[in-house]
Amino acid sequence: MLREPRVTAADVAKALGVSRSTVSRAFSPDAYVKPATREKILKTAKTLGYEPNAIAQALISRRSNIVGIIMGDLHNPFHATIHSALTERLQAAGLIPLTAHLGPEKSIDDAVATFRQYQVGTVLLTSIVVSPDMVAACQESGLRVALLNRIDESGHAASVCADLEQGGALAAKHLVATGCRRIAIVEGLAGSWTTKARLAGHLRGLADAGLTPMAQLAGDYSYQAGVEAASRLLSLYDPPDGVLCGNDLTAIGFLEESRTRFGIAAPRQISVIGFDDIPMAAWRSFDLTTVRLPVRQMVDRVIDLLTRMVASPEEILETTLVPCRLVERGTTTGVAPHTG
Amino acid sequence: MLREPRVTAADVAKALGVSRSTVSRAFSPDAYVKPATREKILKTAKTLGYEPNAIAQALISRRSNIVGIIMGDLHNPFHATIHSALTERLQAAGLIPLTAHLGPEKSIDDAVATFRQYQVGTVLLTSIVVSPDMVAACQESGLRVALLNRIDESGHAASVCADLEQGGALAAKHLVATGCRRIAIVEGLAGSWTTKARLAGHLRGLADAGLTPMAQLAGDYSYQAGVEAASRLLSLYDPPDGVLCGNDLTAIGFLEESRTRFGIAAPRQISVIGFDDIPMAAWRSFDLTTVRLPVRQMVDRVIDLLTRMVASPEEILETTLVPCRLVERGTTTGVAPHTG
DNA sequence: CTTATTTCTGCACACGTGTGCAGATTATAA
DNA sequence: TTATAATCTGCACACGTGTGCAGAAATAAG
Repeated sequence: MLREPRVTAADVAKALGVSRSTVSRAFSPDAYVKPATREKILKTAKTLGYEPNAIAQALISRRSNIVGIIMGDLHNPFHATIHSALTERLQAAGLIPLTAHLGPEKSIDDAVATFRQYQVGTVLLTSIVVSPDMVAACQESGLRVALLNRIDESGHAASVCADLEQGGALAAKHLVATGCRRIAIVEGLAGSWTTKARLAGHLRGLADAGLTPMAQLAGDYSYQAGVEAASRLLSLYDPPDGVLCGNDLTAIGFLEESRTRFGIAAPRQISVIGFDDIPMAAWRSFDLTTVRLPVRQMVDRVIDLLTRMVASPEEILETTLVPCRLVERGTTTGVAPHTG
Repeated sequence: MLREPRVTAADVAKALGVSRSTVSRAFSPDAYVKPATREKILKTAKTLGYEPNAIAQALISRRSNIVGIIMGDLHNPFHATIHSALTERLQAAGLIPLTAHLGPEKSIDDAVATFRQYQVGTVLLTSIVVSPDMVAACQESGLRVALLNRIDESGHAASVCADLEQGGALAAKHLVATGCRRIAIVEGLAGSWTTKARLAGHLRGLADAGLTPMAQLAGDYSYQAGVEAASRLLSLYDPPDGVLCGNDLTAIGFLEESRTRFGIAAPRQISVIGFDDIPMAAWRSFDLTTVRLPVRQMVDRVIDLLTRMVASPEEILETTLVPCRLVERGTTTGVAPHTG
């Protein structure tokens, strides 16, 4: 309640009869301070409730531990999961997230401006379609850029991704292995890297079995896209016997429409595979076979990356791919029994 | 790419032959500066790409436009919606969100320490169970506390909430109006204000019709809680004809279990109402009647509140309630026709 | 003991801004 | 024109920290 004045390094110094610089040095691990002195200082600091003022540190050192996070909307549950895991573990690593949402109105320049004002040096882009312009806009302002589950096709930014191409192939091969031959693809949002990678994987998986998709529909990763895809595909004279969806939301939309409007149920009459493994995929009504992205690992990796980027003065340009795995549930006729 | 040195107020001053103080004053709306001079300064600033350094401002003025956000997990889609809307509109209001997640390990003290280090003066608690201790912990560190969709029962914090009690009553009355008489309640997480308020509303709604619940089950707002509730309630010799659920996730779990394990479908054999109106409630398989929380208004209100709290030196202690409304879908036998 | 070397500490400046104070300028009144 | 008030601007200090530099203290070598 009472807003006591902040305890500063000077207070600690006075209490011990040392200089303020020594106190400051006691808090930077690789500075010359007599071990005994450092210990004494840290102890007194704790007693007095002193902690270095991060704002002053940022001002003098011209950088901060704040990491900018640029993201789109969280309505896709998968993005919510990522965001949740990310900010949680970010804190544990001593980094602080400053989140900027990119809405229809909000351009990236506003976010970049805010970041610069707060001495943010490193920025993470996720849950949005990343254009080369965005990366360029950030970098022109001196921000270091990292991407999560995205790749900058111009190769100017470091990133950590799930191996969506591999995951896509996994899904396609599974459909083929369970006997599907007329396979349709319902794509994600056009133009995004995630869409291209998943699609490439789907196509490769089919090609490996000598197949080509009987249809490729554009989508946008939404529930509605799945509904519309089902509406079109199942009205065909010769409908597909298997569908590869861009993500789980779309797959669920597809399942719903096929069941309620066409009376077609998975997996007896059609097989459906999603992507992401959102919590709803496991709900009884859907029991959706899908490709699980290794969220935990991705987040760990990207935090490691960010930590290094914040600390090191050099540019880091590396891409880490983490493999996906198939989660077999009830919308495909699995050969193997349903384990766990 | 090139990390050009920051443009400072001194640069702008030199370019125009005025003093740095004048430049500073040009950027604070109610300071004495000749209008013509101010205009000239702002124009030159824009040309040179100058913007005040927020870090230096925070250091000197001992406060920042950063608002601390303390939240729990985002796995409940409703929380994701809130978070999304919140941070998006926060930016538009010139406030910057610094998010701290409270995990099982992470105590509130860590978050508070981080906030203090970054001169955060105001903190918003949401999506977590708020205990009086938490509010106290924040306030002892000199943080101002606001709550979103929560109420501090000790009355020490301002808050903006949906009127959950009214919403709960709305739901109960609707069930009664559609003919239900044996009504069960599946509660949310014990101990939280939201649970108490919803429950109070449910009970009042029933009491107004001279009814009492035939059962009250503890829950935790999860899908699984709904599954378990159905499993117990529908095994009874005389099962309920209507169920009031703590939220949509639980309601959906209830629907799933009743349909798949008991072959009982809503609304023919049982009526079910949720709470929150998450996107999944509108999915075909569920088509869930629910109580919609006015997210947009709540967020607008809380941002207005935060803006005032950041600006004003005085303590603000006000509680704003925003009414909920019923969204009638297919899990209750509405009297009125289903109007889109 | 003297000298060279290492380890430690304090001084003083820097980071980029807000703002009280007093002097300078302009407008208004006499 | 002069006196008074109102408006504007510059100086200088403050915010709390990191760090180069040089001197002090401790240690090692001769």
